[in-house]
Amino acid sequence: MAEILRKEIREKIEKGDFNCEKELTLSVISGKWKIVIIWYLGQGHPYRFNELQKSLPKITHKMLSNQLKELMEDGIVHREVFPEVPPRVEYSLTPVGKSLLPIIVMMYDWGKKRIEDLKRHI
Amino acid sequence: MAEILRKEIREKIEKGDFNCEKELTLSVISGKWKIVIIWYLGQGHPYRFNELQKSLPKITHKMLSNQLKELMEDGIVHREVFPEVPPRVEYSLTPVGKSLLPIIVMMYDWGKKRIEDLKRHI
DNA sequence: CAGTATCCAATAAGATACTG
DNA sequence: CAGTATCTTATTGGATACTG
Repeated sequence: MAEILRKEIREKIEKGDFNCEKELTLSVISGKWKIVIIWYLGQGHPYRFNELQKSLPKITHKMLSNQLKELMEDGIVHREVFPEVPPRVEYSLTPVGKSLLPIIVMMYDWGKKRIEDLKRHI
Repeated sequence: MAEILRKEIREKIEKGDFNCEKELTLSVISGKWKIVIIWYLGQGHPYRFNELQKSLPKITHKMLSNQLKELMEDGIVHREVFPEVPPRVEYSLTPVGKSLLPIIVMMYDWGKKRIEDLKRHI
């Protein structure tokens, strides 16, 4: 679903047909791995590609690549290449990406409370 | 993606394997229409099925049905049937659903600012 | 009115192999 | 190391018809 949403929202915005504020936000963070990636990158230090993949044991190479690409397109993630051998590439949050962190923190808190509630009622 | 996420998270929680707080939240609100549905239901009065469908002109019958069902399974939406003819069914937010509203408001605000930024840079 | 069921097209995700 | 490309399967979404 994530990709479709992103396309639709982009088209709406390009057409000047707004009225999709929350959907824009959702389209940016939705995608199985994006909030986790943003969460990691929000820890304060940049990550390399392989480092991220180790942190997300179940993500495939391709998915990590795709999700990062989309996050870059959406202005959330910054990619910096260092001219070394072997090549070093570091990912970090842009200021726009950082401005998403409060929302993710709220999502974390809500989820935590919800899990506690669910445990209590089992 | 939405459905897969929901399944995975449910399994994790059932297994006692948490560590997916934000993903739980995402799994609940993700889905092309869910935040919009929650937004409408958060306006203060309940909605009937057809009323909702009119408010969401592009949603199909089936999708509205599915999304509402999932939201009920996740404890977000309450469904009340009135024994009348023709049948009347009203949807509203549960307290858990209402507790999501601040997150959606933040998403709205973030999206609004982001759209303004994008317009400025075109 | 308020849905469900079915069938089909579009998308997304995984595995694997390949490149600068 | 840091990716992209391709091929295949699984999942989703839309159209349409049907039910209590």
